[in-house]
Amino acid sequence: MRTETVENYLKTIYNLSADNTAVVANQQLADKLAINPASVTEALRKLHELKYVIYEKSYGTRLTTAGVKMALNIVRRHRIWETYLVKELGFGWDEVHVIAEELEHVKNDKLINKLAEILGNPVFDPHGDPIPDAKGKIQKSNFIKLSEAKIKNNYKVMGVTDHSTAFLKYLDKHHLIIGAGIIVKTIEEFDNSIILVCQKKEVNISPKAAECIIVQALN
Amino acid sequence: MRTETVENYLKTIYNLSADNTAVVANQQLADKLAINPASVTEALRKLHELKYVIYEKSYGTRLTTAGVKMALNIVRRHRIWETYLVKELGFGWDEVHVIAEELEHVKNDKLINKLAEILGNPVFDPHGDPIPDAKGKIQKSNFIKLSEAKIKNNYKVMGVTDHSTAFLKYLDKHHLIIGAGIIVKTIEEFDNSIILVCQKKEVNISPKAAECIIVQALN
DNA sequence: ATTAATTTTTAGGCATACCAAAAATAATAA
DNA sequence: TTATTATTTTTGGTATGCCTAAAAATTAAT
Repeated sequence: MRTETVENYLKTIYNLSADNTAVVANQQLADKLAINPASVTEALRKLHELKYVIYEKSYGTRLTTAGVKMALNIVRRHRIWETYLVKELGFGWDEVHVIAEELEHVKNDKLINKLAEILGNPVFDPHGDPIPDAKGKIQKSNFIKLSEAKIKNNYKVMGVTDHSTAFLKYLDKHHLIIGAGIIVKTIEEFDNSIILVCQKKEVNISPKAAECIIVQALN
Repeated sequence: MRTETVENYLKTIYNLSADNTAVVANQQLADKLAINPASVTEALRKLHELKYVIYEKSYGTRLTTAGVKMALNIVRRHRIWETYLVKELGFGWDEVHVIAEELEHVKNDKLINKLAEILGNPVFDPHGDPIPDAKGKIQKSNFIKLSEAKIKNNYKVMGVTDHSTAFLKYLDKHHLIIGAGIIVKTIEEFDNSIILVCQKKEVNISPKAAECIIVQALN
């Protein structure tokens, strides 16, 4: 298998399994990779032979230790590049994902470590996702989704789980950038939309959007 | 055809044809790309169909206008990255070629132009090769190979045509870095090796090495 | 517990990008 | 000019990574 193919599968499995705590279904992979389910079955069998995943027919897939290691490496490369593009090269947080998707496949540890060093070995990328260190160690956090937030509580925006340009631009518009403080005012009973205050302005967040915003409780 | 394949063929044809002044033979391509000649024939027929090259059976290949345009773009990406790696990230000139070989395929003009801007839009890369500008315009120069240099004349090292780590390290050892001034002392009659003075030290250069060093006449 | 819907797998195909070996063509030397 | 050598092309294969359509297995609904 081509390394780029392997890397894309492992990275996607890692992301879909929520840090390898859950098993991933073929369908999920097919959707994320925009690939036919039949092709996914085929690829997983090969990845199983290569000892990167444990793939059980009609049940699901999870990464082996070797698979996690490789996945963390790709995730690191992706997130270091995203951070570098934003912090050092002046790109917006909504445009770096696509570029990092290509840069992440450039295989040279010295390069990534050099970039990380210049950035001061950051632990979170511009979307609030944790960056594994050179050994694959990842920062644990007690963040929750905005959709799980409680009324009248204070939170700080820590990240997003959707990296699409459209969503990030939408957040920018409402000043919901990383680090922004927010207060949950009310949660609508009939549709679960969240009314919050950010930068002294009231914002109405749909349940779908609230699922994609990661926050940390304050106080 | 995969874009990466196309890019590698066009770039190599460009480099081998000395700025598209000469026709390139299949064998040359096969050697440079480390690919079977049969595969080269096949690829060239496709590139011809795609209008990137004019390929005449059993004669040779040259780039079309579209082919040159694409080749210059790849060459630009490669050389900008090499310069950035050396100037901004602290890599040695002997280790950047391999990395740039991968980075050159990341397709994002804004990124390359941003890097170029940071570097002050350089016109030559760390090996002395000219960097095409965003429009494909390339700096003309009157440089010659060291092998064509005349006795007792002064020259300045401007570049190399061999990018192998081994060769570049060899040059470093003799202080033959870009910008270094040299005086050709003698040219051995029987084997054409060149004895020159660089940094007040005498150095003996083999004809093969002299073929790979680009110099500019001074005075 | 059946039926219905969904997911997964199998089977058969296709394009890409390579290869080795043989045949055709061109270049070089005797 | 002919013979020898080198290069190029043809022919017939292979592995990869995708696809569609249909079958099989699993899951959900009645």
